[in-house]
Amino acid sequence: MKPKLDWESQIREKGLRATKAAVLVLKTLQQIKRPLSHDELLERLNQSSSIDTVTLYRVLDRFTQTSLIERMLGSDRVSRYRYPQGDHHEFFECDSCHQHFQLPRSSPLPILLDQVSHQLKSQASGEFAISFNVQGTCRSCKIIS
Amino acid sequence: MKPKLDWESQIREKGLRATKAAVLVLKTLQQIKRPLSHDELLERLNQSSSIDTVTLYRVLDRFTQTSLIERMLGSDRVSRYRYPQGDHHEFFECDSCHQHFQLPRSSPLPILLDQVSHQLKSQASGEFAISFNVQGTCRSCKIIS
DNA sequence: TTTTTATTGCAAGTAAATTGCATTAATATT
DNA sequence: AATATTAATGCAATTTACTTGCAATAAAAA
Repeated sequence: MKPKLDWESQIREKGLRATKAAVLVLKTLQQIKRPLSHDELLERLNQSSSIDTVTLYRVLDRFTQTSLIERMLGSDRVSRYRYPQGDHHEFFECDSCHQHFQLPRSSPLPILLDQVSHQLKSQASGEFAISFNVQGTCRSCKIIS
Repeated sequence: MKPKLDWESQIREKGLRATKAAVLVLKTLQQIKRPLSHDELLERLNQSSSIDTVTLYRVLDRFTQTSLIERMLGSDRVSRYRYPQGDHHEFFECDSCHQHFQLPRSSPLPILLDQVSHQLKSQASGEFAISFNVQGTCRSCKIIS
């Protein structure tokens, strides 16, 4: 069992520089289970530190390129990022507010999706990635409408 | 068995007006199995007729709102539209050129995905939609790189 | 410390899609 | 068939998420 690396080392392991911005982004994303958009992240970061919009875009880009974080595109054409915590997870996107929610691993959906994912990978030829989009209306949006 | 309606009637059935642009868009999409982006569609349309960019955006919007056509967002943040022909289909998106290809219904993926889709809908509570994204590199892009 | 080179921050630029509004043309009404 | 109603068009202008160029800065290597 490899001991879990601190943020700086995780970044450097990917051949990147452990700058103030980079460390802060990783630290923040690790604390949150829900995928955050560039803007949500920026707002959160600028409460303590001050980091440029473009810099954030570039940090997120480098992190996704090196698979330090995961990117998911919402149906609002906005990218959201999350630090992959532990096991494979599926998300639910609200059609109205476009927030992404982690589906509890115990619910039927992730379990089934997991199974398929495995089956597919063994049966199909060639390299490819499969992801699942589950969409609907979240509780708070349902109340409003 | 309802007889298949002509384009004009299909449009009017949804409470929309069967304008020149609307008919042309529907006619074109029905001929093509591959989802087309706004730009691809515009180019194709402007070979014969001449239709405004904004008008096309609005026609596509109305058609998706009324479920006359289906919208899918590529990882390039570009929407693509298709007329749903017959049975449920899954698509493959090329990471490089972002073209969408219909996965043959006989291949293992659509069959499995279909099964899951059914299982999920019966097991889960609430209303939601599930779609699958299969990504990879298409043949022609693989050759180039 | 000094050198090298990735990263930053600002301004400016893209590209897909949207909005406002006066005009036009489908459809409904008479 | 003529008129009234209202959805749809087309042009210009705007929005928005994201990208690029480039000089300045700060990590990491020497």
